[in-house]
Amino acid sequence: MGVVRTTKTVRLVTQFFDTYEHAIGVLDLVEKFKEEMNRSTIYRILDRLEDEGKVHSFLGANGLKHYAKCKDCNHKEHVDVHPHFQCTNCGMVECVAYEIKIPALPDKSVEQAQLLLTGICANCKD
Amino acid sequence: MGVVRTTKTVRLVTQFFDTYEHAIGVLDLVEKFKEEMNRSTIYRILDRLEDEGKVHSFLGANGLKHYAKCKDCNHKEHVDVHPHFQCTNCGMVECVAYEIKIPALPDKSVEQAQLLLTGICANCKD
DNA sequence: ATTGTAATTGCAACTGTTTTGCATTAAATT
DNA sequence: AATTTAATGCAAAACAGTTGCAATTACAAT
Repeated sequence: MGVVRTTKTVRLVTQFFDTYEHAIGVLDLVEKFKEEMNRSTIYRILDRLEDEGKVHSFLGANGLKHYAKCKDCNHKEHVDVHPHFQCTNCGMVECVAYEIKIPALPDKSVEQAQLLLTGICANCKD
Repeated sequence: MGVVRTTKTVRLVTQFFDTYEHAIGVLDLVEKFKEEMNRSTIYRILDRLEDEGKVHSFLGANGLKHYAKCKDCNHKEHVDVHPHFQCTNCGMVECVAYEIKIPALPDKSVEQAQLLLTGICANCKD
């Protein structure tokens, strides 16, 4: 598995993230690409893109994995240090440009942090 | 469904939380009470206790629901405004006594926040 | 261009988690 | 003790994600 191949399906998913500004849940991706590729292919491609640091993932309010393209993430720590926002009305999910400072906890070493904010988005407020 | 009944099973779960200081995942609860009650009963009781504001829930690192008794939560906002910590080594999960300040987001109204910290706990560090 | 190879995919079956419908049981009220 | 209906147990279904394997296909070598 040394070489990595740029298949039609990988290209499709990559192109999607290139032009998609929000985050998207796995199931929505499965639905979106159901004509073009198999469920398991989606899951495998997302795993790969995340490994390669092209996208990052986090859990939405329902516990489902969501993906968004990485802007400033590097390979080493493809950790989410920024919060994500999910609209409880329309379901829209997006990355929030805001760095959280992780509280230092006595006797523990904190390595990651996930901050999920939920509420009503700009669109749904009006 | 106006009346609420204090059944044997509800009592068992309630008593458990009364003396349990950490948070616990649903599956561990199912396992723990598998002799005393059915899977679905656990799920239903947890839902109820959460509705009643006796416990609060949040998602662990694996996306599984975790429960802990509420100390300062009131019914109205049984919202997790405090972070949770999960040890990636032993799996232990606990509430962190630390209030996070939710960043104000332009054009959005943030109603809830879930902050999950992961790392190594005191026990596993030594 | 053709061929060889192994990475990638599709499929179907399976695992694990949560929910649901319904008959039965058992709290609480009379 | 009888009545009412909330709560439970059970088995089946729903749902999300994974896996083994045969078929396909990208890509390097010829």
